[in-house]
Amino acid sequence: MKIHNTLTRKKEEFKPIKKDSVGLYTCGPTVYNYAHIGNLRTYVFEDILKRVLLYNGYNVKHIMNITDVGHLTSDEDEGEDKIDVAVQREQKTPQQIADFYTQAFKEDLSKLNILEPEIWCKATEHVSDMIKLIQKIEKNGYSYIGKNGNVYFDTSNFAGYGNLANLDFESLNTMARTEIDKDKKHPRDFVLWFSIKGSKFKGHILKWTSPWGEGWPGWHIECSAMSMKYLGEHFDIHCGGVDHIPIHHTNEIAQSESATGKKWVNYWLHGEFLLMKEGKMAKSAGNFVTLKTLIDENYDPSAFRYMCLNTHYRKKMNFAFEGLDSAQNTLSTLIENIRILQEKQEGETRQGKVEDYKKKFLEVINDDLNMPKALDVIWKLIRDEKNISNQDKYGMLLDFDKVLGLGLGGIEEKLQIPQEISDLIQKREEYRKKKDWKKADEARKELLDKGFILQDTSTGTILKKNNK
RNA sequence: GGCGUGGUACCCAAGUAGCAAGGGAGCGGUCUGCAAAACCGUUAUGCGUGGGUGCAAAUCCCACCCACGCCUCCA
Repeated sequence: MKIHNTLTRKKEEFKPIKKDSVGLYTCGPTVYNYAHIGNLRTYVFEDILKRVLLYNGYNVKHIMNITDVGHLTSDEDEGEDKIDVAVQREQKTPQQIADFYTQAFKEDLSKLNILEPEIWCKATEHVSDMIKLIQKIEKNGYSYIGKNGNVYFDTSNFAGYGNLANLDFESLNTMARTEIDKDKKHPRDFVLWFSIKGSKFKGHILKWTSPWGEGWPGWHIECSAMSMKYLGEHFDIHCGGVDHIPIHHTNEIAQSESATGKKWVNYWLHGEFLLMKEGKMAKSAGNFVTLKTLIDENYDPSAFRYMCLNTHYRKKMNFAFEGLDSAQNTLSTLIENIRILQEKQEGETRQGKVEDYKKKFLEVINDDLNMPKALDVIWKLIRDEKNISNQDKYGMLLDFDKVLGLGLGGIEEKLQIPQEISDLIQKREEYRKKKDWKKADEARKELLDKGFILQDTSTGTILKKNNK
């Protein structure tokens, strides 16, 4: 399979370090608030990557972190810790905040049919690993301590700093909007360990003792420490959002490789942003949409997933409710087709045709996860009247859904039918037999008022929940 | 100011040189007591604008216009 590597800005053939298994690290959430659908788009992309790897037969060891400390709103030791902000806002302990939003995050993933990582790791439970890593960096001469007591990473000492992002430091920061931390030797240096001693932010609740005094770890160090702990000092794939390329991932590489003295990650994959009409999604712009917002508007979370699949992960995706309506309609049609295929197992399959579709599907998903094309393949398959039996179509669609993750298997049993509703359906059937269309239609109308849609199809009468 | 991405039908969106995917919406039809669903047909001589290269351009080159992102924390 081919994937686009940010390191080289090219599509490359994927070659794992070990023959059949893949180490995958994906940057997880900072758990101080709900995830918005822009965040979730990235997790959907990473899920697709993981599913494609699995579909290709690899064992995937997937690690995702939970950032529950040390993530300041600015890197310059003048911002606020996001967890602390939530603590003030909600009058809870840091632990309660982190637990609550971690739970909410996991529920979102589950609703979007995103596979859970093999290992979840919390920053607060790995501070000692981070300290050990900082000590290695220190020993190798890549750090210094500022007057404020913070431990900084010395970027000028690390050859190739910024290669991931193609950064040009001569022209960088000419329009920097933040004040430069005076304790840094160079503006692009970053904090490995925040010391409480010289910090303007003495109120920080979470703190640990360290060789550099009391304090807390910088944000970037957690991903380096935890990924290496679980995947080794050299592993296959690291993912995140594009925004992480110039700062977070650039710094992670510098820290990790200066600690171990060797190459850290082979492939970097980055998911593009979801944009609203007003631009990037941000609370300050008042366009913060969560999965719950969508569910409250009666959208199926899978419709959002379908929408994500319909745009390639390296393209900016425009989110609008009209687009989500479109995805929701598409998904209904898709599910209806699956239902019909399941009930009408007929038709004949011409030799080799199943293999053709499977080959085509594999080819497009292995071409840098081209899911829009994969959807093209499944629609062509559904509408192929001549070559494939319903049974084979059904089987293939469920197989392809291992990658798409739209939950196409097991779609029926969801609906719970109250007694009153089934009585009404029964009554309508009797009217229909007597050809009393007026009363039958009244019954159908009554069902609609109670939130159920009744449809007479060629395979019998079916009941659906009315979502709109 | 620097760097980068993109502009394809009414909407979303593939396609990076060889006849413009797919989905939604609309319109026409088939089926059905009706409705709905489903299915079939249909909707870009055209790919932001203007030049250029080439047998051939949405695709490569140049210029311009527009939108967005990054250079602050960020998916």
